[in-house]
Amino acid sequence: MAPPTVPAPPRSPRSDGIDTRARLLLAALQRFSEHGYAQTSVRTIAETAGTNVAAIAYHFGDKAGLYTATFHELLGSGNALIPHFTAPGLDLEEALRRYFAGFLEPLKHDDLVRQSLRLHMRELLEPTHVWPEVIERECRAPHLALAGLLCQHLGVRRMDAEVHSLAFSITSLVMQMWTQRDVLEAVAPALARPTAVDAWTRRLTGYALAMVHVEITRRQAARPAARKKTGKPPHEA
Amino acid sequence: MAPPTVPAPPRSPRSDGIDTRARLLLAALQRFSEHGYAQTSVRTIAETAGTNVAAIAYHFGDKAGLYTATFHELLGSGNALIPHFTAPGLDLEEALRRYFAGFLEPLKHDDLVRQSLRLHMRELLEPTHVWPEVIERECRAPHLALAGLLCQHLGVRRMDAEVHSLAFSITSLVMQMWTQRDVLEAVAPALARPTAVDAWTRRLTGYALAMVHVEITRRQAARPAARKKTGKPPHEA
DNA sequence: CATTAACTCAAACATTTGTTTGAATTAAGG
DNA sequence: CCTTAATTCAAACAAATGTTTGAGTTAATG
Repeated sequence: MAPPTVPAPPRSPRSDGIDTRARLLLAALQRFSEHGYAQTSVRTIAETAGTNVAAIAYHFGDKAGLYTATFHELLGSGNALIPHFTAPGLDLEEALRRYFAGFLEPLKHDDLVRQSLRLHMRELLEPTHVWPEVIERECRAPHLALAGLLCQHLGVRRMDAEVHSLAFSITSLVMQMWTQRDVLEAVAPALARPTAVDAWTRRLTGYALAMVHVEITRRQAARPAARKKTGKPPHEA
Repeated sequence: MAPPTVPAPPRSPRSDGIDTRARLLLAALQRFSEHGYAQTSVRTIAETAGTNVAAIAYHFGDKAGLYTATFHELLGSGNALIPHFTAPGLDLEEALRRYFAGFLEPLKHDDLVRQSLRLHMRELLEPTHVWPEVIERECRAPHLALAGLLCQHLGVRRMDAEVHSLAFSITSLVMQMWTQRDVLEAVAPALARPTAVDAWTRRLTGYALAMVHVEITRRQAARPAARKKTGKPPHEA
């Protein structure tokens, strides 16, 4: 007995330990992402991992510990994508394309990555104890990065309500693909398949670009002084 | 004892019965909308309603019965809004404005209506046994109505993938306001207040209008024959 | 007033849940 | 080989949950 304070000691006196631990993490990710935290029992996880509940207590302390471990050891952080679409020298269209491509790409793979992001989304809708950290790293940071990018291309310094609204609305185009997948399946099944991801990226980039130009036009109309930006009409890719 | 098959007999031999029933429905709506179906216990509901668990069994049979009753007796159907934005003679901008105004208006009221729609949204993300009906009445029907409207203004007969994508993306602008409210609260609190709803309606209408024009332009480019539609540039309200 | 049915309640029941326990098993170190 | 620590397991425990029970209360009806 005696669950150790540090679950991974330096030496490896036995080889089956890490196997069980890894299998538990994978099983937890699968179950949690599919049914949520509260509706997933530790017995089910242990059964899926081919072990029993005591192993969870041994390796992770309790259910909450297993959940946080799943989040921190298995899931790629969403703000890792930030430098990819905020790279300097990108024009607006290319930046937006990278934005959507980065966030939609996991939809192609029907595996661990997909479950990971699904768990992230779930956290936003059914908050648990890791919610504050998720909000900061997966929501606030990407949102501010996108808003900053928009500010840059809009030629404004302060992030006002309009910029926030625009960034939030662009983000919603990504969110829908993750949260409303079942609805999409019921409404237009062909568009819910992994093969449709690239087409979605193209379309959403066009939509987002048009939304930004709405804001550009609005700002030009509101401040009829000099100030000329790109001004080209919203074209599709 | 003896829970009646029909919970509301024609005559009313006692006056406190319907009170308890109504109070249970309201308490259930509040609890279910806030914490979800699985994470709400019947004891909590009964306590909130000022009665005890047996009253739930008596009036609704079981927890599932209470949930379905909450859905069917308390919640206004989402497809009741359809005729409002599909009224004949509306131009595209006015139709979209009505669409967003209709779906965002409940956000102003911090009461029963708000909880109702929150429960609807929750059903999409954490499905229960009423999911199929919700999908049909609250998702498929409004989506097809919107897609039909778009077809009409795009001048196309068949609902192809592009039209579905467009309708789905416009819907996502509404969805975000319901599902991502906590995120918005953390990122731009001022935009999460009920007083910001009208501004949101204005902005989202502009965004959606621009997205539609992206599709109009794309179709014109794809079919360079005759075909001229509205063609005006996307302006903000 | 007596009867009846509607309605409410506290308590008990059965199941599921997260957690703990103590013995059994395995592999490394001396 | 023996000791020791790491690891796994079946079983038990305690709390919470949905449901049922049977008695008690209230109001309409004859």
